[in-house]
Amino acid sequence: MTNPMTKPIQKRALATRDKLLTAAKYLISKESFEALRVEDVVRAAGVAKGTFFAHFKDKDALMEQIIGARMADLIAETADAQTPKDIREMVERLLPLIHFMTSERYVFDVIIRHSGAAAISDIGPIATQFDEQIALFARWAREAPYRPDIAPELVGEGISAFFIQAIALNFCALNSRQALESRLESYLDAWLCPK
Amino acid sequence: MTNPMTKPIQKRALATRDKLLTAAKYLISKESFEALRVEDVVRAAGVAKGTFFAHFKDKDALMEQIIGARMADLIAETADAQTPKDIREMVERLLPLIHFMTSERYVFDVIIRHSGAAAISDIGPIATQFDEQIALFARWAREAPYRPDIAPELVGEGISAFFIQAIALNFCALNSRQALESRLESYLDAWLCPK
DNA sequence: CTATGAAAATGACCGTGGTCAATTTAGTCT
DNA sequence: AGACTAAATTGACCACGGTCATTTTCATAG
Repeated sequence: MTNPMTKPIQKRALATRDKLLTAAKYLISKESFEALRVEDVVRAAGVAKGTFFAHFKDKDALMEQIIGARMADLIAETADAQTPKDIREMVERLLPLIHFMTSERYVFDVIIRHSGAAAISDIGPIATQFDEQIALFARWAREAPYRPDIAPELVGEGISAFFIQAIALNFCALNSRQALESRLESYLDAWLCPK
Repeated sequence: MTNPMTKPIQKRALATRDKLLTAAKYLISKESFEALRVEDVVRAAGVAKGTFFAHFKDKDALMEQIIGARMADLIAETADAQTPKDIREMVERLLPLIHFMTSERYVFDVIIRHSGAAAISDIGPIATQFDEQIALFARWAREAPYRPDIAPELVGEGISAFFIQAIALNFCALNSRQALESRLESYLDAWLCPK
């Protein structure tokens, strides 16, 4: 063995895991997150059902990987863009992320369920992305600067809280996308620019 | 028929519904919300499985009724008490509600999932309780008064958002109850008393 | 009282997530 | 190469939420 400290994982296993992820992503793109069935995934991947659960604790864990990865992309893009110069622009920056998080009720539920890490030893990709998100918001707050009276980290947590709240209320049928944006804008205005 | 506008619901049906609710509450008190099984409920209630689903759209709908009712009690108690005179006292008032909402991960998930009404025509008990909660917070804000620069309703929505955020982060293993309270306190301080 | 139609209740059945003892395969030692 | 061990895979099986055609019960009319 080249490295005695490495726990032995055969490349066959990595390939299988990859087949499962690829099959799942394909099926999701064809249908939706909500409609994904484990049996369909294993059939498309050409493996037995038990194999799925040898690679993912449960269906939710697969979802967390895929949704977390997509959030990571969106947040990275958002972070690459210039720091928003006002609140309207800040909301604009968040639109891609909002679009994904509201694309399906199911997606939002999975995200919320994993937003607080389940256990310290087991911080999943979605919880990680929330940390990233808060850090990004904190950076925005530091550069503007909004709310110099409190720590940028705290400002970031507040933005995150209002971000979630705005999206959650959006799933009420009478609230449209437009309502979401303007609501988020007034939340952030009240949070970031108290008179 | 005494009242031609009343859709006929036999009292037998109301009794059955009551048996189901009573059985469910009993089983929950013996075990937990998470451990509740529909089959156990119908066995305890002495009815067939199909009957359950004639009375509740799905298991979630039953949970919403029971959890919503308990929230209503807690919020009513909270509303009866005097308006908190500072933020520390405000957090103190919220402790019973926090205690229930953090009693089980499953309970919090159900609450979040129903906090934004699913459809305007179908506002469930939990969504109703959130409205009540926000209205109560708005009353507190109006009486103090906190944040005279913005509408009390908006202040209430903010308190609600931070309330949720504090609880969600609490499910991270390294954050204890004490951490929850002090975190909520600093959130509310930053929200209600900007310098 | 009996007939009738609608409300309520029934339970066999199904879909889907998840388990696990048994089997196959990959890497290693002699 | 053959033997040996542990990782990886398999698929029959189970648990549990949810469905629906059929049956039972109730209320009312004649």
